[in-house]
Amino acid sequence: MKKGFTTIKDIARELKVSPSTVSRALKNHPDISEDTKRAVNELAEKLNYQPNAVALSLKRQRSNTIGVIIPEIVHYFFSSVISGIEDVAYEASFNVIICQSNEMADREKANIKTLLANQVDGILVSVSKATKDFSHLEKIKNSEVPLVFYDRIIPGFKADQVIIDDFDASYRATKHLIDIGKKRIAHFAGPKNLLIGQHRKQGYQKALEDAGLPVEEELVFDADSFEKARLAVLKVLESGIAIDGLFAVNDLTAIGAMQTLQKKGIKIPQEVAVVGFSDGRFSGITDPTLTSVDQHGYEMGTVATQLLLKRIHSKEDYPCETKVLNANLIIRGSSVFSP
Amino acid sequence: MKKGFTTIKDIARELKVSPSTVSRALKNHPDISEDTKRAVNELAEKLNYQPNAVALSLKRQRSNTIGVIIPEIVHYFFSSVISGIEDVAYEASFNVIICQSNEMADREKANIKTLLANQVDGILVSVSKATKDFSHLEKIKNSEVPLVFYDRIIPGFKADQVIIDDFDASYRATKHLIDIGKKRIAHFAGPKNLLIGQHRKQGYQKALEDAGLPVEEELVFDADSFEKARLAVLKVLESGIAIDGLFAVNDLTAIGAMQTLQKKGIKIPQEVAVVGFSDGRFSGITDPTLTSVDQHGYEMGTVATQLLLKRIHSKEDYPCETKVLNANLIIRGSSVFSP
DNA sequence: GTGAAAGCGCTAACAG
DNA sequence: CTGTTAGCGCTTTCAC
Repeated sequence: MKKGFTTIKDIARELKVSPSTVSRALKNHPDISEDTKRAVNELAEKLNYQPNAVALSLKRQRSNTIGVIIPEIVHYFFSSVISGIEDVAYEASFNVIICQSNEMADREKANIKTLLANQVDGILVSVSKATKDFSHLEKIKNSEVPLVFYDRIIPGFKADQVIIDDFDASYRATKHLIDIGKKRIAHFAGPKNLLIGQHRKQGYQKALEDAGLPVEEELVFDADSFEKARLAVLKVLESGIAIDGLFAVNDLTAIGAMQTLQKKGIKIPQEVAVVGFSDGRFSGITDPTLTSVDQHGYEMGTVATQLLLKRIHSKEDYPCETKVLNANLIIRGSSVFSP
Repeated sequence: MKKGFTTIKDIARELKVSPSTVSRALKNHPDISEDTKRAVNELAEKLNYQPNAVALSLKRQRSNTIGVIIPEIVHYFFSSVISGIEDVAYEASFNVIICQSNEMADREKANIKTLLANQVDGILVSVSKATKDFSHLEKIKNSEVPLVFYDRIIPGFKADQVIIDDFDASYRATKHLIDIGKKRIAHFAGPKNLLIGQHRKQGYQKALEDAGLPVEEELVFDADSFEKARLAVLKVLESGIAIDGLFAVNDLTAIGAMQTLQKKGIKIPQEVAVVGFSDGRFSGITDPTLTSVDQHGYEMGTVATQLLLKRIHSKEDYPCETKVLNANLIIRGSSVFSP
C-alpha cells in the first residue's frame, strides 16, 4: 500500500548490504560491526523506517494483539473495562482489537471468527445476554488461543475469569444500612433468572439474617430500572409498608426511587436511606449524592488483561484461575448516619 | 502459533492438488472444475479452515483494518462515537483497532506509530487536548494513509473532518429559552481558549441579539463543571442579578446549577428554565429532566467512518470534505413552557 | 562479520 | 483445468 514506506530492503539496497545484515543491525546483533550498525541505524532514522508489524506477525506467528469482545461499549462500566484493558495492553506493547457484540449471539460469533482470522494472541470475552450456544467459544479453546472471561462468565466453562463478588458487595451495602441504624430495608431486585440479580438479593438477605433482622419477601420488589423504581416506591407507600432503608440492584433504580420518595416528601437519608449498585457515574450528581457499590470496571479490565498476558506468555499449561474482585462501597449523602 | 490452524497447504496436501488450486477453488474461480471445488470446500469445512488474515494483509498490502484514536473512551460521547465507528466498519468487513490517547500528546504519537506499523488502511483521530505539535499527524498524510478527524479537529489542517455545529446548537438552545418567554438568560461558559467554548458562547449571544434582547457580559459566567456551577449560582443569587433562564456549556454544569437553584427554593422551570449541552446521559435522570443538546456521538462515528471508507476505496484524490452535524435540542422538563 | 536461502500463508501471473 | 513460481517484509539457520 502506501508507497513511501521504507522497508529493510530499501535500506539494504542503498547501503549495498544484504537485508539480513540490516535486520541484524537494527536489533543490535553482536555479530554486526559497529560501523555497519551505525550506518544502518542512521539511514533507518533518516528514511523513517518502521518495521512492518504485519510481516512480523506472519513470521512470528503471533500478532502482539489481543481481541476484546464487549457487549456494549456505551455503558460506563464496559468502557471503563476497556480503558483498563487498553492501559495494560499498551504497557505490554500489545494492540487491542475491539468488537462489540451488541448483545447479539450472531455478532459475537462473527467477532470471534474475525479475531481468530487476525491471529490475535488472546481473547477477552464478556458474553452477550443472547448467547445460549457456546460452540464458538469452545472453538477458541480448541484453537489454543488463550481466552479469559470478564464480568459475564459461563458457569462451568473452563477458562480464566474475572468476576465481581456481587454477593459480598450486596452484603456490605445492606450491612452498611443496618449499621447506620436502619431496621426495615427494602430491596429493589433485578431479574430472578440472572445470576447477578440472584447474588445481589442473596447478599442482602444474608446481611439481614446475620444482623438478626427478619427476612421478609414483601420487602423485595421487582424493580431494576428508573421507571420501575418509581412505580415500586408508589406501591410501597400506598400499601403502607414502612421502610427506612433501600438497597437497589443498580444506580438508576436507586435514583428513580430517591426522586419519587422525595416528591412524596420523604427525607433522604433521615427517613429512608438509599444505597445503589454502580453501573454509571450518576452517583455524584444526585441530591443527595448516592451511596453506591463501585464496580471497578477499570480494575476488572487490568486484571483480566494481566491474566490473559500471563497465559499468552506461559509456555506450559496451568489450571484456570478465577479472580474475584471486591467491589467497594462508596458512602455518600444518601446513607450518612442520622440518628 | 496455535497449532491446529488449517492452512491452504494442508488442504492441498490432503487432496493432492496444488495450493493455488485450493486457493482458487475456495474463491469459486471459474477455471476450477466443479468436482475439485466441491472436494476442496468440503474438506475446508471439515477442517474448519479460516483464511489467515495476516497473510492476506501482507499479500494485499492492506489490512481491512481502521485505526481509531480517541481521547478517553469512558466519556459517553466518545464511547458512542466508537459504537458508530464499529457498526459501519463491521458492515464493511473492516476491523477496528482502538487506541486511547488519554489526552496525552506522547501517547497519541505512539498510537499513530503503532497504527501505521500495523498497516491500517485509514485512521480516525480526535486530537488530545495536550497536542500542540502536529508533526505526527502530518506524517500520516505523507504516508498516504487516509485520515479523518472527528469532533476535535485542527484548524487549517487539510483533511476530511466531521464536527458538530456548536454555534447553531447553542443558538437554538438559547432561542428555545427565549421562545418560552425567558428574557434574562445567563450563560455558564467553557474555557475561552477552546473553540468549542467560543462557538457555544457566540451562538448564545447571537440568539439574544436576533431576539432584540441585550447581550450583557455580566450574564456570562466562567463555569463548566458541576462544582463551578454551584459557585456561579451562589454568586448570581448574592449579587442580586435576576435571571429567568440559563444555558450551560454542558450537562454537568446545568445539573449543578439546577440543584443549587432548587436548594435556594427557586422553581425550575417556572422561575428559571435551564438548558444543558449533552455530554452524558444524565439528562433523563434529573428532577426535573434536563433539556439538552444531543451531540449525536453515534452518528458522528458513522459519518466519520463513511468518509474514511470512501477515501480508502477511492482510487483518485479528491478535495477534503467537512461534514457539519446538526445537534438536536431535546426539550425536557427543565424548560417547558410556563407562562 | 556478512550473505544466501528458505519460509510464515496466501495470491496471481505465467505456463502448460 | 491445474501446477509452478515468485513475492508481500521480515527473520533465521546455515554457509563462507
